[in-house]
Amino acid sequence: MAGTKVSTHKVFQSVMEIAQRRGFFWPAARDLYSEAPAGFWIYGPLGIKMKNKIVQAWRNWILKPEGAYEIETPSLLPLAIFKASGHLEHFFDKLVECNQCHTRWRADELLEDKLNVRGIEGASEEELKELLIKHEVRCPKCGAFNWSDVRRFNLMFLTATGAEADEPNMGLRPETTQGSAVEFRRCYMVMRGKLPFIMAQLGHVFRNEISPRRGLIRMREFQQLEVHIFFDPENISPYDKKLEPYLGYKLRFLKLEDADSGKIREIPAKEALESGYTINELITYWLVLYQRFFNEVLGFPLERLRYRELGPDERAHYASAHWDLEVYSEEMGWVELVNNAYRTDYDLKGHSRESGVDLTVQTDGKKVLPHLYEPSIGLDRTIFFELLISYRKDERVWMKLPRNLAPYDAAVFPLLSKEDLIGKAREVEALLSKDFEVFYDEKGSIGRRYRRMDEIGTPACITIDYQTLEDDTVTLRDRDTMLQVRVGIEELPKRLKEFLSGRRLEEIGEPLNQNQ
RNA sequence: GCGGCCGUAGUCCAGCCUGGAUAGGAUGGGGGCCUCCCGAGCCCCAGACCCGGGUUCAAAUCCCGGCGGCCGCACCA
Repeated sequence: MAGTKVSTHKVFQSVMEIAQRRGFFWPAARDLYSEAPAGFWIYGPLGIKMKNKIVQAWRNWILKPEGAYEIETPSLLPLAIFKASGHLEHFFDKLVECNQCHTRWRADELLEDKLNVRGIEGASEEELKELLIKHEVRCPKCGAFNWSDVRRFNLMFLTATGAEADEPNMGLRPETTQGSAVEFRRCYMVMRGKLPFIMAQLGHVFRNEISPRRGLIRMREFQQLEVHIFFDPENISPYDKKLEPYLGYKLRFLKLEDADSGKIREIPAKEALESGYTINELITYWLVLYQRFFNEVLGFPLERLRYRELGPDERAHYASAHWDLEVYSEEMGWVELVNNAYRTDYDLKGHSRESGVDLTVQTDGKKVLPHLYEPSIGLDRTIFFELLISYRKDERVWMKLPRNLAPYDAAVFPLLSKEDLIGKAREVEALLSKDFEVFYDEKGSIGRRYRRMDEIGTPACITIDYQTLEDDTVTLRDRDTMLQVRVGIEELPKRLKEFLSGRRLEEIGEPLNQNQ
């Protein structure tokens, strides 16, 4: 990609360093308690501003136009929900490791294959080990008969409500989806919904990762931006119409068959749909929408984006089709930022079975158990990748963040720390603060203040100089080019807004030619 | 979780091997002086041996454990 070549590891390190030094995010509680476990991060003042802007973009660009109903559900839910969702079964593997080749196996599956029976999963860890030895089960891979102890692999955080509960009866959700599935019926009713019916959640989720690593990429508590589209698979209208303008739009796929070569195919939506690859118009439309969102709104270049198709072995237990929207960086390779799963009626069916409540809805004069398509954004990873992709190092260190996503919209500086300039600068700050995120500073040399703003990606710097005192104009500096134009104070809010929404500096005024 | 390497101010590094007095530098940070536009200069200030145990008269230094980081394997619904 463009920009100075920096060794790959360095960029990751530099971004992490800036993030912690300038206040985007850092490891939670570590400063005071060195034993604080990994995988938990706090967002500092800058990180929160950036996060809020990304969430706002998602609400404005996806939820509102698509008519999604955003809700908020608890993080802690009764285990019955996770029984219905299949998470209990898939989160509590009892694993045994071959001491020779270090391959791990599910102990119950080894025994079921060997003994050709079902229903061993209820056995304890000790019983499983004994059974493995008693029946001389060998490692299917290397043939060794040398097992580790059977260990429980518990990927959900469990706890108990009520003073007297001694067995866990609740768990921290590993995805927000179950909240939407459980509340679907009432939400549909109170909103007088019809299919397709779209719900959305921003929420924290929890996974007890074995080894959290790589900063915000693998966390134990993280945030998802999820959209839950409930629909009748027999009738996906109005998505046939909605997709029409985008039939020529090229989706970027890494198909299962190209997994080895890594060859990305640019497939027009029409072709993806008609070949049956993207199943129906609804799913195709949402694949287009999210690729566009990441490209056009979050600013990831198309060549850095791809939908990687997951094979049957890789897919979640609930998914019949599954693409990861991945983003590429030189440092991290391809990393999944959005999980796009066609969950069919798996979730509603499970909850209907577990609760005994009929979750079918009336549509087109028939009863339908809706299917679910779910694009789920990993918010923390997205924030991290914005920084990673934006990082630049030339004579400056700076962040080429999309202008609308930078923590601060603009900085206001008096050129020198003189009373008359400071007074005027404070006026300008007050004028802009109503509509923008503004940073004010009067300390140190002007160059140093500019560079600090460059480092956190602030797109515009506004400087009050002696000419301001004469004619009420200020300079507006473009982060990317370091060029400046003079703008009258009374039209500054309007001009700044134009600039932030993408207008080039040259279209706002004649660039001054005062820096080299 | 396994193996390898590693852990000193916010950051980067020296000191560790060969134990010894006030742990040194750069950068960053705060304050001030100066300064009419890009990390300038000068002065002042604050700031660290990951945690716990052991050996020793004495531990940043040697040993053990924990926690954390990087790389690889595994895991990643």
